[in-house]
Amino acid sequence: MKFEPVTIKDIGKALGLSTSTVSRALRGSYEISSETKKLVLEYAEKMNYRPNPIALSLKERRNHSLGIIVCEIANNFFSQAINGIESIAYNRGYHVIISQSHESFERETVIVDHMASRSVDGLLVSVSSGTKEYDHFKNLYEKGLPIVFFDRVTSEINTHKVIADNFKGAFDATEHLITSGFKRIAHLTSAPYLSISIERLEGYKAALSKYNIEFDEKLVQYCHNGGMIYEEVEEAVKNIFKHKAKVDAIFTAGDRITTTCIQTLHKLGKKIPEDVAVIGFTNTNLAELFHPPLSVVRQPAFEIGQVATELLISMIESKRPVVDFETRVLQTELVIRESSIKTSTT
Amino acid sequence: MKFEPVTIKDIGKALGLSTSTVSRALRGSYEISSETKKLVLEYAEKMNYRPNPIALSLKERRNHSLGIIVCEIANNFFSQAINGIESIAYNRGYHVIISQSHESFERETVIVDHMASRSVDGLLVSVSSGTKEYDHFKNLYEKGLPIVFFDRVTSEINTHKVIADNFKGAFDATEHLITSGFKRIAHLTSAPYLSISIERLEGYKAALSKYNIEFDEKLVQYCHNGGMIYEEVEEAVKNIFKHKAKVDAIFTAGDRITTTCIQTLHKLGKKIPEDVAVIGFTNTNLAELFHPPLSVVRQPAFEIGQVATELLISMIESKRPVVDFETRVLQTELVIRESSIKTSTT
DNA sequence: TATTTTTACGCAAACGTTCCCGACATCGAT
DNA sequence: ATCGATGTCGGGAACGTTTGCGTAAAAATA
Repeated sequence: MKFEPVTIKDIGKALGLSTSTVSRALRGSYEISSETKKLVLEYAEKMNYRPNPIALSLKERRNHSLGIIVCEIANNFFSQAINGIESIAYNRGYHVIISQSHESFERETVIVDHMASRSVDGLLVSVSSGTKEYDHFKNLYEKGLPIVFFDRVTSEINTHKVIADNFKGAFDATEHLITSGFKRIAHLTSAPYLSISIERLEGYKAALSKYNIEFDEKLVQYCHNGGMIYEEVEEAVKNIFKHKAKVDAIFTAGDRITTTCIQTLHKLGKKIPEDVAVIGFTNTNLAELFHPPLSVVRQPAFEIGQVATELLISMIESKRPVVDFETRVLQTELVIRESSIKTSTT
Repeated sequence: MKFEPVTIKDIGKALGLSTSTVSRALRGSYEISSETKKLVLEYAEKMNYRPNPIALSLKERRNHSLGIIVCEIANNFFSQAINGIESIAYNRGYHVIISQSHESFERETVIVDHMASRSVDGLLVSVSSGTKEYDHFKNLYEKGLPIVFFDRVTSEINTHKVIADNFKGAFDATEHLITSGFKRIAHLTSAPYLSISIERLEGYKAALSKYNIEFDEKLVQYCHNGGMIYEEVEEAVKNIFKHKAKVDAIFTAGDRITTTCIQTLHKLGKKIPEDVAVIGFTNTNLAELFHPPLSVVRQPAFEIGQVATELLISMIESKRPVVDFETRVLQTELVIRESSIKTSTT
């Protein structure tokens, strides 16, 4: 009991017409008489004919589908970005295919290969934290597969990129901590070679420098799995407190890292902000429900997804090869809540 | 500059062999000499040959891909369930395609059609809150497309289903509120015709009944969009407090509904649990960070995804039509925290 | 009426693959 | 030397669609 949709051939047979005539009638070609067209159209409607997209893909070598590769969807930033992507793709006639790399380089390469061979028309990518080289993207990109990077990007491939202003977001957060009176500010971030980590670290450093606070390498802790694994975050947090200088604030860079850091602090019995203040990059909409309400750097995730998709579709639909690439930088939003406010009693 | 992968035909031409021979050599057919096989295999490896999955789909009418339809991925339950689905699908050789209905019936029908015509081998579905009739599924299902429902299921289609024990989960939560001393317990739930809503409402009623508390229709509020829209939840919460009898606890049924309800309570200035206690279905792992820490009914989302996928793949790979269908019911977990504990001062 | 143009349609190739069937060598057995 | 068996391989159809080209009949023109 196989699933057998009606084909153009079936229609032709039923109506005593050739497949080419039916095909042309369906697309309203001028060289088909109006009676025949009407006949075909009505019969097709009646039989609920749907063109087989697979056959079309085979023939036209395109799909009207976009591949999305992110580390994980259980991440507020990415699920919001995906909604932005869908909102554009959907009414431009594109379908999206989502895959998760789970921060694994191997998995990412498999996914990329799979998507390419399934003829997605283009790729929207935020690279995994395990990715240190980009040949799997480069090969396909050079063969003509359009790719737009967002969030976690790479300078190794010259294409459109869409990111938040990570430098400024980090700068603002750190400056806020400093002007609130915190002195020893640790920085908890993702894998060190990721673009977001580098940019946010620079913003953090710049803010310290502006206020003549010496940068201390040991106050920076990296989560090489992007915060996916609880243990790595817990260890990083513990490392921060091992430091002889008493840390009084933490700036976290990353959705999962921020929330997991707070979980760890709870577990360690650290009071926020009395023992340690926290502000971090996260797009959770539950931050105000936390105890205490969490100060955050919020990224315009939805918009980032939208812009990236528009750029990708423009690449796909461009007749001539695109040579002028841009990197769009969208602004972050600093939301101050209690977790980063110095308590008056101290 | 189109993206042109190497085909079996290219190999044949380069090696002076027919496509059939190359095809057979690649699959290691016994009727090809070992030298030819070696020749072909080595050349294919060198040229990085990858079979074109689209051509295979066209020919074999299958894909090795599973379609997932959920209302939204920015929902802890579903993102966890998807991870469960992927964990099984991935090492059974299936690829997954995720689409969001955004709780819209129209969108759901479009997605279903699209997935079916793209020849997914089967569907994993949690229906949208806007879905009141199931013809779009039924048509395909009767034509032989395997479908497994999870979470939000329907009795109208006789197939495998995987759900949490919603009745018991709701019963336990409600009973817990009662035995903690709460008297007027409201119930905030999703669209009324959804299976999850019905089952959870029954559990709620049963617990009330066990303790001889009269069921009051007006204490039940429905969010017809499943809690996706902030305003509908806010209105529902306000309605609860309009009731003359003073509500002292709320049992919420649904991930988004629970979190949004708490946001609304904050906004309304209601203290939890002093003014109103809260316990709800949600799979967020941030519940303990809330103020106060939130009591929850947690569903085994990951496992539900796994089981549903195993059942679906068994249907797909079954030689004979499957006639024996089962509904797997997995147990929920009650996690008591402060949001549902009566304060001693009261 | 003879010729050209138009109208309306069919044939067949192509996209990449698999697989049924047939073809041809080689070889051992008769 | 002939025969059947065996081992290797190619031809071609099929999956569903589009499209260039060819062509018959009908209409328009001379």
